[in-house]
Amino acid sequence: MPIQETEKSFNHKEIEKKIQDFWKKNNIYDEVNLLRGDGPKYSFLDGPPYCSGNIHLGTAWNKVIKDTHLRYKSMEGFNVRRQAGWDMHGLPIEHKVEELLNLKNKQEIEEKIGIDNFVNQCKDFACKHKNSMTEQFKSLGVWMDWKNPYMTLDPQYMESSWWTMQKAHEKDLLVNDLRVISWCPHCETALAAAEIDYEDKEDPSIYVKFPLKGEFLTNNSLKEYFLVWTTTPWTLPANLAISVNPDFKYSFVKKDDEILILASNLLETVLGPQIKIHKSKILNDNGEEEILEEKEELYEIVETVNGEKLLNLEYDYPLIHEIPKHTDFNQKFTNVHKILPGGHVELGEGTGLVHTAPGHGPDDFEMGKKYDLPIFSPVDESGVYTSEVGKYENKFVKSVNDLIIDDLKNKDLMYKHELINHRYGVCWRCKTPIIYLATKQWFLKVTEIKKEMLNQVSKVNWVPKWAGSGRFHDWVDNAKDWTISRQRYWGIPIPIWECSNCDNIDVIGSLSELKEKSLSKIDASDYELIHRPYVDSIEIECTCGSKMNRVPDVLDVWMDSGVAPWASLYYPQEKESFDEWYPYDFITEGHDQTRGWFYSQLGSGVISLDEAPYKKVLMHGFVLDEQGKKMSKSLGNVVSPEEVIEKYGADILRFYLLWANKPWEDIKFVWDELNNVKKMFNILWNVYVFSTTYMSLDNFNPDNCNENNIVLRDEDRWIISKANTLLRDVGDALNRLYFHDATRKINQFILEDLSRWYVRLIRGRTWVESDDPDKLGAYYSLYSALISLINALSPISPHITEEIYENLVKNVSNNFNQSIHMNNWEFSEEDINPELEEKMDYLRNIIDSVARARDSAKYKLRWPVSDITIVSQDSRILDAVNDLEDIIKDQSNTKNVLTAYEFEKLSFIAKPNLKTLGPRLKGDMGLVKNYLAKADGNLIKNELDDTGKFTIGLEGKLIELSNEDILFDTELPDDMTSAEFDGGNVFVNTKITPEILSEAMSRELIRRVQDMRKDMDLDVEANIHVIIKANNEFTNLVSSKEEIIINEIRANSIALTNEEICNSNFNDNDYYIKNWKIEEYELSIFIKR
RNA sequence: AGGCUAGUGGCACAGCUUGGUUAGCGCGCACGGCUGAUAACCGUGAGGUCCUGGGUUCGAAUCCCAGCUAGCCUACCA
Repeated sequence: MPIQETEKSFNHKEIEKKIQDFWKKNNIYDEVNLLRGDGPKYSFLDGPPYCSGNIHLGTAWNKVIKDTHLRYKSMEGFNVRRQAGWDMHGLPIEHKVEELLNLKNKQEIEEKIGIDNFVNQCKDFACKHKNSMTEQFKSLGVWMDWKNPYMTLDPQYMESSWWTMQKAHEKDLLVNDLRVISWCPHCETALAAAEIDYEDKEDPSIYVKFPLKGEFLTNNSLKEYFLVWTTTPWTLPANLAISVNPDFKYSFVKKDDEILILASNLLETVLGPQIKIHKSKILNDNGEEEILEEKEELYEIVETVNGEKLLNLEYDYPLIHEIPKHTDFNQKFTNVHKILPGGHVELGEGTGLVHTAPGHGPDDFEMGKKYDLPIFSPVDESGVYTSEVGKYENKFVKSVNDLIIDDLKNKDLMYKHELINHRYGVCWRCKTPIIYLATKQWFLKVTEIKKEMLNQVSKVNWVPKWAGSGRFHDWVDNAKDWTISRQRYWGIPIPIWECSNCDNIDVIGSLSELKEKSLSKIDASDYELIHRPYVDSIEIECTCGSKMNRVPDVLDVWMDSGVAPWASLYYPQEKESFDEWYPYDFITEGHDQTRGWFYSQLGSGVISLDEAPYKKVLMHGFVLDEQGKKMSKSLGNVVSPEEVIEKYGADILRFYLLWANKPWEDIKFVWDELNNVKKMFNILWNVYVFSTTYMSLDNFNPDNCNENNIVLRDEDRWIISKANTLLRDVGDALNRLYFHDATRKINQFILEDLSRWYVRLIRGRTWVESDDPDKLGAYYSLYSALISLINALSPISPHITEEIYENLVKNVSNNFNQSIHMNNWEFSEEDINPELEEKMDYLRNIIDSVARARDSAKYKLRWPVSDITIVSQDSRILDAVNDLEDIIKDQSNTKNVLTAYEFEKLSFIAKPNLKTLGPRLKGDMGLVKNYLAKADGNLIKNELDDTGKFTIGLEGKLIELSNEDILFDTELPDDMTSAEFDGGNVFVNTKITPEILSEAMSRELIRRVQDMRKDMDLDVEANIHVIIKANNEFTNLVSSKEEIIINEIRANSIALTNEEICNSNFNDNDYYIKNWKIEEYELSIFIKR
């Protein structure tokens, strides 16, 4: 089958559907993998998207990057592992299900519908979304192993995470510890740092007076108070001390008959200016107005001491009557209700005296441990006060803020009560403000392996470099121990069994181990067994003889995905594929994953296998809206991938995402820019249509081309060189992950090299009938350039390239792959000719400037000129002109091309330089001026160039002029126009000779006939009969060119006449008739098929 | 508050590593041209405090410091 003529416009919807059906029907993805099965391995690990709903542009970009790189790698010959992954456990899904089932809290989950049911609902939810998201990714043309993805709810996968926990235990990196951690009172679970979002939020900001017990100042009898600032009044019931920085200065300030103690540096911030100036106008003795200033001292600094002096002072706990427990504390612990030294105290905000509640803040907790304060955290899992806080019992902590504020006001212990707007941590999913509680949790001791983690970070190849050396390094460097236990249901159960009798724990590493150790017979499936609630019921025996029960927690979901490197390969249950694919050559995710997946894999990797599981990481950016703001539902600026695919198609979206910016920077999503990309695709399609139009007409088959039947011109060798350079450069860019370089080079090639230049150069040759070797040379080169182009573009935009491949290759060649994506990434180093490419660059500049010159003289390109002269001092440019003279002749429509280092026909006009001569010559100035105006500038210039001076004899005086004294204007001869280009000038001879006029008129005529052919909607190859009616002058001008005209307009016959047409065979209705005016000539053209 | 990254005509980007003529390209805008790829193309023009302020240098969009804005990340704002 020959090459087929193509649809005139690019219909992305139709093509993409057709191609995706083709892939599906013929299992092309599997075929490609089969083809590369013996190739060298390239292992890639997909960062698992969370199955909570729809994909967005960010996830689309993520997958497009992966797909493009991996398609390239496959074409390079690699056997690529590209299993898709899904993150399916965790709180976000629990929340969605809670919402769906209208459940308010954990109690309702456990009692209303039961854990069993709840977990099943979560599973259904996750699977449903996994499926719909898979379809969305497929619609982008993303090729991954969608049939066998890794899923974090898969029992075999989960076993691998148990194995990692066991490894951690073996290395003594697993601890159960009482610590203050961030807690979500809605989800009733611990949260890791990675699960906290920050939002602006309004909170109370109160300054509380803590009465000093006894007195510090001896010289007065006023009551003294420590002034303490807090934004969380609800933590005051757990206040056990006040921290000060011993190095700071603290002042005792007298105000309103009491003494306040606070940091000296913060006096003005907290208390306001010390002095108020009252101004009043009075009349003085002279009757003039005068301003009288009176100073009022608003407070008085009575004493200033070092913080050290305050240490160990005691205060009366303000809520002692409300909370009796504090009396106990005060009696049992020496440091309770005292001033203690704390390095964490700063002067940025507050008063320099810090409320310290060891149960409600990590720093406070450290203080508590250091000074032997009780870790008092009288709040339960749902954020409700326990009975330990007397009056406030059974109330949700945040709701007590106002009550406490009132109580303090009633005791006159509130100095100031305001509101503050600040960033506050909230639960990443339910957005409930977090609270800090002291609880026992399980931790991985990351701080102990941090050094090795940093060592591993430095071994990884990061793109860009700073992602690893800066951002990720800093994050790991600051890492705290990782809280991995969650008091939830839908997740990987923590495989730790605790003895009810002794302290012993057992960490189970696999299902078989559990089955072996279980005291009861297990009849559940692996899936059931490894999930809650079934696994909760399994008891095993302790070495002490007692029963061990599982810790009821589940694992942090970040641990789920963190073990993906080996869990997706079911290691250590299965070892073979692990040996084949681990560690991974490449991963890529957005920069938010610094704290997420990059980190969780590194941590669990060092624990399990003593190394980072990835060798190369691309950290990519985010997709922002047009203004550069984050896309969010609340701002209403979210653009969905479906919307873009609907309007522009997946290929254009893919190209755009890889084109808009560097992959590691953020993309501003601008609709208008998609139009740009669309335009490029239209032009590509146009070139394709142009090619198929002629190639199908001539039944062109590239397989039949050989040295004997085709001739290649310079421009043919040039486009072939360019196309091979393109393949080389794009391949290099895709390999280095510089996708923007690849797309920009392709864009340049399509627009500049192929469409605007090469097609323009060969237009005339395609119009030739018969199997002319010169025409076939153009076809062959155009074909070859197109094939290189679609190969280079295929990893980026896989549909349109497949479509073109179907027609241009599969329809004609005997030797083809079933899909373009099975092709090898091949180019010919031999065909790359940098010298020729450089010469063509010069040529384009020159030809553009000829067009400019003609334009400025209003001399149409359609009219030939007898000669143009290229002037340059650069011999490379002149060589290029001489070598590629024919192209200039053709494109500039000139009979001759001349070259020169200097343009001799240029005449010079000498002018006096008034600046130098004026002062010197004074009155003689006029004489010189007149002389120069009449003189031959060229002679003067020659003289100056030769001798450096020019002497004039005037009225008996000799005046010597030097180079600076004379300025030259240049003047073009008549019938000459010029323009500059980068490296020289062109001079165009516009003199019209009879021969030129004859040609010009012929071409004008041809243009009109072509225009009419198009009006008539004739086929390109259709022949016509033409009659031209014009005056004798015109017919004389064109008659000598009759043969050329006939050929150009595909006429069977042409008749030139100056008379009315009135013979009997003539019928007006047979003809399409149009009247024209060309310059001063009026004519009528008659055309019939 | 700290870290990383970015800031270049109305819009989107290049140039910055290695300082050096007149800061480039595309879109948009204005004007003109072309017309067998034509919903395409070509030419000309207007439009720039290269985020701001300092510094280094003969010379800074480029190097250094400080600040502002945006994105991401982090933080014990008690």
